[in-house]
Amino acid sequence: MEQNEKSEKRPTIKDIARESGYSKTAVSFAFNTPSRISKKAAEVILDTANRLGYIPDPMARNFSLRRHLSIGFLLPQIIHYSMRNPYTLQVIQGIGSVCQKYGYTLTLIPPLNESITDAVRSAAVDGLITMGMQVGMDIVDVMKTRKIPFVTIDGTPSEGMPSVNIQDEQAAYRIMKLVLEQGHRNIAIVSLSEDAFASDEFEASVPKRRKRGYERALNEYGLSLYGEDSPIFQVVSECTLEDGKHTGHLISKLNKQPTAVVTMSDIVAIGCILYFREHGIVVPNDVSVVGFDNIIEAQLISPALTTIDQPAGEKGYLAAEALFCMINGDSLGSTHMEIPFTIINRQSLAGVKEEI
Amino acid sequence: MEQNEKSEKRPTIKDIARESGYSKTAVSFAFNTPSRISKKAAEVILDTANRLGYIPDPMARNFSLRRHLSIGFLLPQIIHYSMRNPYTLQVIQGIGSVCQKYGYTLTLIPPLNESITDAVRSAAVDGLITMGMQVGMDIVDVMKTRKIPFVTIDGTPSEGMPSVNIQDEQAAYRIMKLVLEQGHRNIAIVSLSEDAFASDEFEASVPKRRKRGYERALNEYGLSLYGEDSPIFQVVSECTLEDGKHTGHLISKLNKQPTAVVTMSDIVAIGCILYFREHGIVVPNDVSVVGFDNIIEAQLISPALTTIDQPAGEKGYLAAEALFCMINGDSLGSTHMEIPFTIINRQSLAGVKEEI
DNA sequence: CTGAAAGCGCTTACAG
DNA sequence: CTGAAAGCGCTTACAG
Repeated sequence: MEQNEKSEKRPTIKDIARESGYSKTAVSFAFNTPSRISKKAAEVILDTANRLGYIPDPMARNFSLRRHLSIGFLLPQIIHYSMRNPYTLQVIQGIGSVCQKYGYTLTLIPPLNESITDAVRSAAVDGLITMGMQVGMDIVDVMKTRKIPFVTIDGTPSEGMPSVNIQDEQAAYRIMKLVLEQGHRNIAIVSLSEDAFASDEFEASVPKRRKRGYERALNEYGLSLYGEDSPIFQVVSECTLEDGKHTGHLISKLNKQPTAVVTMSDIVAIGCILYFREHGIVVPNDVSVVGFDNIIEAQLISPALTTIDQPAGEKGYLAAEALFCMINGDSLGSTHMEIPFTIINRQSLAGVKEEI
Repeated sequence: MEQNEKSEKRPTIKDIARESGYSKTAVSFAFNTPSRISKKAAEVILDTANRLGYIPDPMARNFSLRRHLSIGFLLPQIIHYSMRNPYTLQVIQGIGSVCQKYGYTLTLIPPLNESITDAVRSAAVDGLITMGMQVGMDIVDVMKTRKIPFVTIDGTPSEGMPSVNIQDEQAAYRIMKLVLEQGHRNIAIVSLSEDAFASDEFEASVPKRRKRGYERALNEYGLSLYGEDSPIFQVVSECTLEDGKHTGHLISKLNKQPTAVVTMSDIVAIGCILYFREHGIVVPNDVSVVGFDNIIEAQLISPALTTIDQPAGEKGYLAAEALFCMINGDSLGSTHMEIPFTIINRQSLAGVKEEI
């Protein structure tokens, strides 16, 4: 691999053709379908290619072949947070295994580099996996007019938008019911903030579906989510450990202390627990805390977290498999996939203590 | 955005030109440098584009512009492991912040889809960040003949290969010395396995540099790494929690129990500690354990881990900044960056007990 | 088995 | 301000 001749520029297929005495067609065949040329031709061509340090330009190749061998994952948070969010990380693991299986790379598309819509417009990928999408969002429009295959995780199932979900409403209902059964009536609900690209006009986001589940359970116990006299305190937290701690702080300063904190995310729940621990508030004796997701850390923290197990890795896996089906033109078995969740009963939730 | 006409195929610049009555040049300008055409032209063109659902093809654009707006990160382990490796994750965080700053995406390139060399050959990125590279590896050759900018983290600094490192030999020396000062003489050294693309012929890999540091400290105490009578037990572990546990198991079965376990990775050290804890072996009373990296978990586990702090996020950050310099044709300040490390003294290392 | 030529969908000097 | 045309580096019917 001598760097003779034009040492600055990469040699092209044309150079190899000239140098080897064969045509560009032959050179291309040598690299892609050697069976279509003579053994000798292939040998000579590969040899000169080697000698001149020729490697087919991936960009030109992709352009000509109309594919990238990469799928994109639209991060729900900036990279820094995403890489610290065990749930997201698990989703990526699932997606990643499928990518490896198909020999694809995984392009991480961070939100908020200028406009996330622009990023989606110009993403050089064969398909996209997104989180929390809903029909009507700008991004969804862009993906549709680009005619690029995509599937969304934790989005709102709708026509023409394959999705992977658990039954969020039902899961939230079940865990709130569990809390109520333990006698809790003063409850703090910690919602998740909407994704970067969502907005309030979207009625069926995951946080909203979960809140509806909470509400249904509360109503069964004659409690209301809203109103002056509601014993339910509501607050929103970013999905980070830091904001979870901050939320713990906030709750601890409440006039009327809740006996249970119901969160939409383990990472936030753990943040609360850490704050409480640092300030002498004992979980679950002083206050119960429940989470959502069942990340690995949920069983490591003490007290171990009562939570909803949702198989994040499997979500990623299923979404990616579906995406590859679409990319390869195969028909999907089902476009709206639903994975079962499980309630995980551990130690962070206890019965409320009798007053007096 | 009616989907009239050829509803199957995406419209191209040609369609918009025809439909709007302007030239392809004008259409291109409308999207890229609207200042070069009249206001009216821009308006009409953008309008028709919108009406026909036209979005410039990113692939064609990239090909024409000769850039991707994405940099690649060659994962040192398969995605599944990488997403569970706090050190790698921190490196990605650092890289990611820089990507966002420049409006680039981050392409994760997993090893072992067929051949990793092929992946590097065909990666559609503007630059690459790699880990553990050494001159002489196939991958390095490929990157060089592709003339694609790259920088390597934890590799072997050499001419023409920008790198980011800590002083691994010195760090290993220091922590081993600390162990020896505590009176330990029966020591188990847990090395890291070489990266997927490395091989034994490479003499200056990170594991080897660290081992040399250990050796230097041991020699000062009259101990030898090798030989029948050496009190030093050596074993290799994958950089995963599971294999760390397995290594703990292995060590616990040793004929002559070491009083200290010196590992090259916190994740492995923590694996050992977890195994020991589950089997009634008390750290550091029964055996001391030290790590390397100072991942966040190192301070959460009990006993907290004595380890080497190396700023992984900063490694990623510096590597990415250097890469963007190269991509933009700016000259690098220095090609071999070295970041300081720190010894973190916590509770997992204690003095050896007198054996009477 | 081999090669001339069209095509992939953009960008951008260049001339008007 | 506008457009015809060349070019980016490949792939692939198609004809021989």
